[in-house]
Amino acid sequence: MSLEITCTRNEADKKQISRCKETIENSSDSLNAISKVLSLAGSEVRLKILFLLNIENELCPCDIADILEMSVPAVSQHIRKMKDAGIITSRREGQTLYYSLVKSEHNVLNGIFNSISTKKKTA
Amino acid sequence: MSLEITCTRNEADKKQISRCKETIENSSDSLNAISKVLSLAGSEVRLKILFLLNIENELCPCDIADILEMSVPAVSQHIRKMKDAGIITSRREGQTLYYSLVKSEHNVLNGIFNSISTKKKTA
DNA sequence: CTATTATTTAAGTATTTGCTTAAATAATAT
DNA sequence: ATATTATTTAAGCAAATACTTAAATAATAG
Repeated sequence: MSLEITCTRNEADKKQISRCKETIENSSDSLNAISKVLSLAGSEVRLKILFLLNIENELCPCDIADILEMSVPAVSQHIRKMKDAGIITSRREGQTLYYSLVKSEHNVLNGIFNSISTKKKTA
Repeated sequence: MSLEITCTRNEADKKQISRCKETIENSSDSLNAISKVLSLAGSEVRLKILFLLNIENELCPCDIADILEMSVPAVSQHIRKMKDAGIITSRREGQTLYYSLVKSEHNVLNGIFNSISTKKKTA
């Protein structure tokens, strides 16, 4: 952990560096929270789950496993991470648990869903 | 890899499952590309770098290391990943390499930057 | 109660990730 | 040429991740 001065070039703009440090500091909570959400959505499997929940409103782990052609425990473990992070929630109906997105206006996920494009059918 | 039928409940909606599979298939390229960008932005360090580049236009690895108080090689390795993915680019000026964002209208990063909020100074 | 179904949890493991330190490039200055 | 500076690259390693299979919960049905 060497925190000596690393950059000693003449062009180094001390004011810019202080300003940037302050900017990062001021947005620190937001950066931390958003990076957590992005790291969840940054898994292709989880992005697919979130994308599906956005379209279908709610789905059970069992259906998701069928759709994504993967094992139920694998799906369940992805779901748990997203539930722990508070971006999805569940509703029980008998033995079945239905998961859905926790909606929020200022949610970074909304922008992500908007940028997912559908390929036109080529057949 | 057991791909037998996992969900046998009565309520299972076969049509919904087929429709979802098709949706995923149609957006497959987009989901893959976006999850790659999100997995890069999903690291707090890299999100900070991207956030800084968005504000400052361009920065060198050395400055970034100073701002984020981490080693130059660590920063350089994060930068390489983002450069390999095509979300940042570089310009050389003497010994110094300046990195900047590769801008694009339909970029998922734009939405992310907009959702990063600045905390008001409390002092 | 026992059996079945939906789901979660736990344990094990292979892969990936993110740093570290040291060495290699690249550009400039002397 | 040698020295200095900016940066990258490589090797090593600890921690995190994402599956697997098996076992544990939870709810319903008989």
